[in-house]
Amino acid sequence: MANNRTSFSIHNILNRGPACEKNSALDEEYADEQVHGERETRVCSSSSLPVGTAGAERISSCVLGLDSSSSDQHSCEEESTGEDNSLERRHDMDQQKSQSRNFEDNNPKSSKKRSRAAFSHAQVYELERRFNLQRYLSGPERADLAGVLKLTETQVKIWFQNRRYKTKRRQMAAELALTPTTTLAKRVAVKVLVRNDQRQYNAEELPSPSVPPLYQSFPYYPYMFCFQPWVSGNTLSGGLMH
DNA sequence: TTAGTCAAGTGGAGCA
DNA sequence: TGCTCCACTTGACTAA
Repeated sequence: MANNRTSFSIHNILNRGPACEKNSALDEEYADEQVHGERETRVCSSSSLPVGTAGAERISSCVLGLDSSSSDQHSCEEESTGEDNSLERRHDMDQQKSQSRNFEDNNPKSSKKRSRAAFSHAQVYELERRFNLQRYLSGPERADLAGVLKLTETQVKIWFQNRRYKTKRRQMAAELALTPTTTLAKRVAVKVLVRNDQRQYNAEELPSPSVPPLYQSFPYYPYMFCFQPWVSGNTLSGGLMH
């Protein structure tokens, strides 16, 4: 499934360095996302991305400017293999949509619809790369990253917030998947039969032995995980540094 | 049409 | 009081 990755390369966006080093941390993260069925075309495949801080400067030198002319981005992206063309077109469309949405963000009068900015592949890549280095950013670090990525500090802050929560949810889901079902506590509604020494039922209301257990009537309870006492918040918080 | 993803919104808590 | 955090929720968007 991880082999399903498209051949989209950040080098098509960047300055197309020859070497394709592997970012294992990001790879793992993206592989995880692919396992969970996320779109592989919206998030750029990181398997061919350069590692290290030099990548950031190269990104900023080419694509990151959402307010820069789109022709600059095209000049970076158009040197691609044939099999990447459709993906590149999609990426172009993403960029154009992103820019139009950002324009709407800056012109709230133009549309009352809530807009959702779609960050570019390069922006996401750099955010992911930074997230793998550190899960929390200080104020100056956030401002610096926002400047490099041509995003607002709030966008960077919210992205890291959402990213931490996403990671935590995945971790919880993974732990839940590893937990044997026999250990799962089952919440069963129980009818009150006696209250204040008063019988609350009629004899004919009592279930017959042939009645199946209640949980069989509710094979799926989506909010059960909310009541797991065995999931420690500390172990899942990803090393909070409050 | 539906389910999944994601940026942004909301609200409560902690901290200086 | 203002900021940032978490833990969701909302609404736009997309792929199947």
